[in-house]
Amino acid sequence: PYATITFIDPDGVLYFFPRSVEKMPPPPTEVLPHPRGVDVEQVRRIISETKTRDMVSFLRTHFHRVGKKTAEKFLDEIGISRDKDPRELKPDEIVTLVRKMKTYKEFLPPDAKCLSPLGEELLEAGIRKELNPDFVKVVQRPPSSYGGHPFIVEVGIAYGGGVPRSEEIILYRFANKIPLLFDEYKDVSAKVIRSIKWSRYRIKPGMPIAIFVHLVSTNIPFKTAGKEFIADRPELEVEIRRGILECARALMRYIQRKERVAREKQRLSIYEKFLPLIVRDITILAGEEKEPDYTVLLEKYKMITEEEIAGGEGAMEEEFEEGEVVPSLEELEEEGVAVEMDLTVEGEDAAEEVTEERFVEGETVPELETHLEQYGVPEDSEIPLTDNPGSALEVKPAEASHKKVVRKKAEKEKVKEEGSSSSKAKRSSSKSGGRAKPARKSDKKKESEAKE
DNA sequence: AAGCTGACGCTTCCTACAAG
DNA sequence: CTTGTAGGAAGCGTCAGCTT
Repeated sequence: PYATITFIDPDGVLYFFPRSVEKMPPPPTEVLPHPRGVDVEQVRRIISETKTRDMVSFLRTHFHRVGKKTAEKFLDEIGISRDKDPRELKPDEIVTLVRKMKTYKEFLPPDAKCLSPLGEELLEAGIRKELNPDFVKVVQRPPSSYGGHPFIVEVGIAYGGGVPRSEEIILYRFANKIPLLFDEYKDVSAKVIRSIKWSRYRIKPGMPIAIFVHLVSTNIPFKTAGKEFIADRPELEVEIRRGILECARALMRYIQRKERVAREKQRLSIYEKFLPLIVRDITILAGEEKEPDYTVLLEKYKMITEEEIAGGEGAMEEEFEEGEVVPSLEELEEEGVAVEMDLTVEGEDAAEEVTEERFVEGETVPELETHLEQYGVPEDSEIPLTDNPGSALEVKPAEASHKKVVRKKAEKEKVKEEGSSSSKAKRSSSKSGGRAKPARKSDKKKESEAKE
């Protein structure tokens, strides 16, 4: 996004990509090599050039994140004298030194300031410019490292708008700001995406979703000389996974909000249709002569709904919470009109409760239908009566409660599966057999140990 | 003159804890 | 079970002054 690119192809067609931001990503700074990331040849070269005369200062001055303490500890462990002149190391000693450097656990991880990530702002600008989606969430993971090479993973997710629809989630990969074009399905990112249980994030196949994965590192572990796909190093995999899941959580909130807005709209149209009729009936039943003025209420509700819609389309970050939206209904109830109207049911659980009750009594449904007929609504009309028409009207009375139980069970199992699969991913080689039980046991063990 | 040492500031790690 | 956060501790990087 920070570069202007002009390109004329062999047919003379001009491609012009103007820059969309003025801010440049921070330039990388030069750093020493990390002890875990050097090879024998490199160490030999450093020794030939070094001016240090003992091993401790040799390690300190030529390697990244090695200080006095670490150097001394390391030398003691591998059995090389602290005072040894590095120039006197024999070839086989250099080889063992390098080997131990790679395996020694207590080197601090490399600093990531030598990397130049795009940054969340620029990545988002780039995505918006190219796809113009409805929703973008960008995450920059904190720096991490593998084998002495620092890396930063940046992930973006785009939804709707100009994102093309496809059965598969569209994946864009970048390595040190260079797009990778081929062998997409062999890449770690593709592997991670396949392993994620998207249904848990309310994402179904066919939704217009694009995922951007940008890996920034001093050494990108390409699997082949073609430099087209990134090898699945576990450290990378974990970071990419976390990034994508973080984006997915944000996208889920966005989708939930959109669904809720749609529900509110639908609900409003129902109010507009039936409120006058209900008020008329209630007036007659109460023996009053004058109908109360319900238009004020309706306007109020309309306003709240519109606010909701505006908020949903515009700046929709995580600044909204469950329940924040619904007080409108409580207000309605307080004013004594909306009370006990089935249409005011909130959320899925509540919808089920009410539905169940209704069916237990066994009479409400036909009654409702006669009501509709009375007001000139045909029996097979498609007007949805609750925000969840499937569960409310199509379920037969006898099955209503049963269905509820089944659903909850299914949900539980979903959660279980998700949990076990993620732990599998982390340990990579755990048994698939024993599920929650062993874990619980060890918890209890821990508890008892703590008590002791 | 070159390399070593020590002080200070800053970053990172570790641990406990809370929330989802 | 995972992730994020806060507070304290440890260790690195840098620079100036000292030693060989």
